[in-house]
Amino acid sequence: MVESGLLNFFESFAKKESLFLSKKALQSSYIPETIHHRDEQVKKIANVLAPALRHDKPSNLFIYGKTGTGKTSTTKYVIKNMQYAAKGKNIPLEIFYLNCKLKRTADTEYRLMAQLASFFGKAVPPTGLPTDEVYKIFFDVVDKKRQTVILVLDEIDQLVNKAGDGVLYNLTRINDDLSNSQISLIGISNDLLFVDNLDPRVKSSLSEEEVVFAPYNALQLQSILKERVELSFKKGVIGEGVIEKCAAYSARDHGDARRALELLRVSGEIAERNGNQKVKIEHIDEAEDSIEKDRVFETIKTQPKQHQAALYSILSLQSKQNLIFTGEIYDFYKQICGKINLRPLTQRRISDILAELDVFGIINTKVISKGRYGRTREISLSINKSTIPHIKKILEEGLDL
DNA sequence: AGGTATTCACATGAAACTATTCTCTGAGTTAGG
DNA sequence: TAACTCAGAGAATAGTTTCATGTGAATACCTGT
Repeated sequence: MVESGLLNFFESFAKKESLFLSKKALQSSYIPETIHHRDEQVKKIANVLAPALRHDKPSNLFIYGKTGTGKTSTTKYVIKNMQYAAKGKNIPLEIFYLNCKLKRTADTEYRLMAQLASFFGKAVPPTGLPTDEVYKIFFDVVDKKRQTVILVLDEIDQLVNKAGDGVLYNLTRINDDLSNSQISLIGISNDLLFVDNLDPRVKSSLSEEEVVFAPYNALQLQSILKERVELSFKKGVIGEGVIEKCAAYSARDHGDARRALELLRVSGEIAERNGNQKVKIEHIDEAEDSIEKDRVFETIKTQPKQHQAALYSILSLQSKQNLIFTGEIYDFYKQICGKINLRPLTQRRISDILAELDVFGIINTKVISKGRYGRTREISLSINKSTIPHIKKILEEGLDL
């Protein structure tokens, strides 16, 4: 017995023409053939790194700029070309790109060194060894032959604020001990103030050279979008003013190209799902809404139970009063824990959890003083009111309330 | 009235602890010669 | 005697707890007018 409604759906779905050619060029990992509006930066990075092709040590380089300004793409682009050039001339050059933010990859000193060692073919167990042992393994394998190594550490601020700047200090000094090889560092960060909190020695050696990526303006975003549209959408699918609006949206908050592309992709998907032949401006609004919602639902779903319980407390209290304080949440939270048989954490910890939820953009917290009545966090929800029931349901499922 | 001191209810920091996952080492055991 | 097994020591890490210290302004308390 086949459900005819569903069958119809699948049939018409298959018949429906896709608006996309390929979504590859809309993904943030895509590296275009030519990088637009970043000539200056490309030139500068290339200039700094070029000595490697003559077996001289390139200066360390520090790159910063907000998210979605093309730091990573541009860097990868230069690297790719360099590797190609080096290969052609048989120059011993190794370039590694590492994203320090990826959990369980390179976010601690141990894991960073382990990753590096494994790049050189020495697998290191994920735990169990002393850190200096791993360091030594890396050192030995690098120094085995004469070569220039360039290390690109993306989101280097994440590494430092988890593991401290000792790692960088060691890495910048490693050249003194290496006899055959030489290592240069490229640090990429989207936190402009990040270098200021660094050990001065690390700071000066890491930022021998600097490159800054300014946000794209609306016009630049438009031209980037146009190029990607050619590659990813079928001809004539994009309606009047769509690109302009996407660009304007993203230029408004710090010129984030990644967001602009995502917006465009989701708009396309929505149009396609609705059976439209063209992507229209209305779809963009819908897309923005849906991206935001998905983000929130996703983060909430993946939170640990304790966080969910805390958030549930906030939602419950929020229906009664607009502003909530830490103490109230903690009391409510303890009740919930009793109900669902969860070991309650200390208030100290809940305080941190609230701060974390704030960072996720699920709640807004502000530390205020109520004078005689103490100091506390003033908490309000930063999510759309209409989604609250849905979120509550998600939480109730997660906590089996 | 104006100025100072208190006080509250947490925030914020640092260190220590716990549980888990994993390696390495060396003692004890087993099996084959 | 070589190979194997297995428990125990030692690491890294995430998530907490414990302990200690910090803090901003509404109130309480003075003080001199």
